[in-house]
Amino acid sequence: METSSTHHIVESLTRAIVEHRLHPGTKLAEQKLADHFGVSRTLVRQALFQLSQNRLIKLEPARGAFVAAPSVEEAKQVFAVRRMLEAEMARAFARSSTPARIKALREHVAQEKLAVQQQDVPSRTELLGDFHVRMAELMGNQVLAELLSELISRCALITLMYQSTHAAEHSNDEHAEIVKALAAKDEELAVRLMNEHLLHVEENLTFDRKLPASELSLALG
Amino acid sequence: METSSTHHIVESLTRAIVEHRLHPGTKLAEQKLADHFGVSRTLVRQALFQLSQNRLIKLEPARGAFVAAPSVEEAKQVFAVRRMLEAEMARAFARSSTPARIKALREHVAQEKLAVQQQDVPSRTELLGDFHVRMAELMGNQVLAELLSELISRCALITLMYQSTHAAEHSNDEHAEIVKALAAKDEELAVRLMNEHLLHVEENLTFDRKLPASELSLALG
DNA sequence: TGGACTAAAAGTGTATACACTTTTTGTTTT
DNA sequence: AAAACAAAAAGTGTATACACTTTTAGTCCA
Repeated sequence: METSSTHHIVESLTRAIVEHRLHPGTKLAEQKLADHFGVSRTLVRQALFQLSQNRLIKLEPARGAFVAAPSVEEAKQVFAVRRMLEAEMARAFARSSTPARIKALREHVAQEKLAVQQQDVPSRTELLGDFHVRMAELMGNQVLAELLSELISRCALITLMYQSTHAAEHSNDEHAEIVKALAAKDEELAVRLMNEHLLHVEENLTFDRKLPASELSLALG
Repeated sequence: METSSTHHIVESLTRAIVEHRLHPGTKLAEQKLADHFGVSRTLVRQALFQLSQNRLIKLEPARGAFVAAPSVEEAKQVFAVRRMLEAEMARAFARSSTPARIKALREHVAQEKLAVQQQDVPSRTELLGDFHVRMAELMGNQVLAELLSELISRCALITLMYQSTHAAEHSNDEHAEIVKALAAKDEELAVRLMNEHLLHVEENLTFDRKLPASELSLALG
């Protein structure tokens, strides 16, 4: 089971949604997707189902698939969960931090900085999110890493919709500060900075902007 | 999309796996399941795919679906995540606890006690797990509740495999202690008790017992 | 007896067919 | 011109067909 064709469709649609080429509310018709990817509806349906589990699209009975538009309320709950998880993750990381791990994080933050400076929006967003996943991976907890990855992509829709260049710079700076605290093994500071960081990110998405539905063929190229 | 037939299959198989009528490693052949539920393979495949996302079964390419056998390592990672989440949840709950919420938890713990006393293993396991989900729900965070529910069922395979009556009693007692701390709004105590509770549960699953594969038709009745 | 090879059986992966539902479009009526 | 209705078109939900892979069973040979 789980052929690579469906995986390819999932990846392609995920990118399109997260990079905002497909706007919330856009209808994803099975046959159109099937034609575009050159497969049957069967594989498209598998992919759509998987995307619905990731909360990137919403399936409505007999009506089809639509790009998800998570509510502000839902986003707040996701951020509350992230704060719970990541505050503790920061604490555990500070306790068990090694030079190698700190080095890995520093390099990641440097990459972020480059993407921010070059205004490379897709890379920037991916890297800013991956900072958190990277921390989990470095601690050797794959379950945590996968969970965070899911939570982050789940709100990519919202954060991306609202994230300005300025906010991105801010996030990058805060990541650097967090790494400093981790390197100094200052547990309490790391926890506090992580909490504040996530609150700042969350603050950037309290207003409600509306976007028109997008054209499938244009979005997928 | 997402018909109720597939949902029924998912529920039925989930119960069978979590209640240990279907042992880890058992092959779940699509046509046999289709015959049993009186539907086509199409719906069975949807259900199997969903179960694989919940980590209750494992899909192997061209070989089919098998009841999952999570490793001890994976279980430890899941418990680490649960401790992170639930310690903070306990703290937040203690801060915002109201008489109504405490009452709801007390009633839940009483139900647990009954199931433990009557040695009703399926109910007991479900209720002991639901205590944690209930806390999340009472705090109004649906995202957290769903996430915890997923994490808990994900390890139900393991905990159930190893959970003795004595361990169940112990869990029930600890739940009662946690509720006391929450009622007293003793944040630090609640956090500490929750942490210790999860460590105790985790301690019960470090050894490796092997079970034979089970017969599909017998297990589903 | 036991191991290697082979043919048959069983099973999975994908495409297609068709029934049924929703949406669209065109017509009629007020 | 707008609302209501009807027919057609498009789309989803499920079953089935068929190619290809894995497993099983049987046969032959050492």
